[in-house]
Amino acid sequence: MSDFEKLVSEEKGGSCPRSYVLALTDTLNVISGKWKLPIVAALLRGKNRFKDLQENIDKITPRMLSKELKELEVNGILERKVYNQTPVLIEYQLTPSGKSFAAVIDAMIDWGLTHRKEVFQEN
Amino acid sequence: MSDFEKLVSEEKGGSCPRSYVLALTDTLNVISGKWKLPIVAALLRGKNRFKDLQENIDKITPRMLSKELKELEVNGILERKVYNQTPVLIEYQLTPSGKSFAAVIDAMIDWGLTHRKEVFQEN
DNA sequence: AGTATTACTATACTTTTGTATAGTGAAAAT
DNA sequence: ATTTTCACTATACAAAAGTATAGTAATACT
Repeated sequence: MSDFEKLVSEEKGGSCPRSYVLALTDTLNVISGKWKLPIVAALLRGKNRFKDLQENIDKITPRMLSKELKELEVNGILERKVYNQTPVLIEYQLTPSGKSFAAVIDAMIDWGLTHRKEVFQEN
Repeated sequence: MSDFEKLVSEEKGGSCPRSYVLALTDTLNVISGKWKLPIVAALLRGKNRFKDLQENIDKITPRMLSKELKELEVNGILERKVYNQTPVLIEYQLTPSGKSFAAVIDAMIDWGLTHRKEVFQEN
């Protein structure tokens, strides 16, 4: 149980259903950290190989790319596919869930655009 | 074509909807860190005073609460209102933007719920 | 035989983020 | 007069996250 989960589940009145807390935690696992969103974005652009991703995501080190890909795989956002050709080909592909994450990013962009408009109108 | 599709269709070094990147960054500023979402959630539940927030957000220290409230204020998510009564009353209130952030949280929960369903169907 | 490419891993380090603990000042309550 | 409450701030520290740099193993290329 993560800290965030504990926090919200201990709210007074228990008005927040546990399933919502889990859902929110899952979403935060795709967002949190410096590199996960850029990686998901690159995968949506059809960059599927390690080298490809490394070249397309500015300044990412192989250590971080490897680490984040593993986490995204564990969380069911992508699949690592090994094609036993010579030379061996490894591809990272978004799962259906991974692809549908674009909807969350859309909501984020929409809010951000409206927010900026409101902030600049006020001043 | 969704906002995010436009965002990610950008090639490295090519033209890019800069406003989308800013919008996404603004949104991440409300999400990132351990305490911001719990604080926004508590404010949405009508907890407006420092003490109130501290009691309703499990294990938060006054240092973190103060720090995060300041950041959320700077980012236009909430307003700090000082009522010059005796004793002085200080209230933190979500701005219209802050309130509308609930839409992003909804999108996050929606994705998370669907994601969980898909992950458990697969296994 | 020697170099290049792909897909990483290992180790050490720095930076950022969060925690623990104590203290402040103003006013109100006892 | 002393304690309590509110709304914080200060300092030191620990943990987490991210960076820098080098190295590995398998194969392919020349």
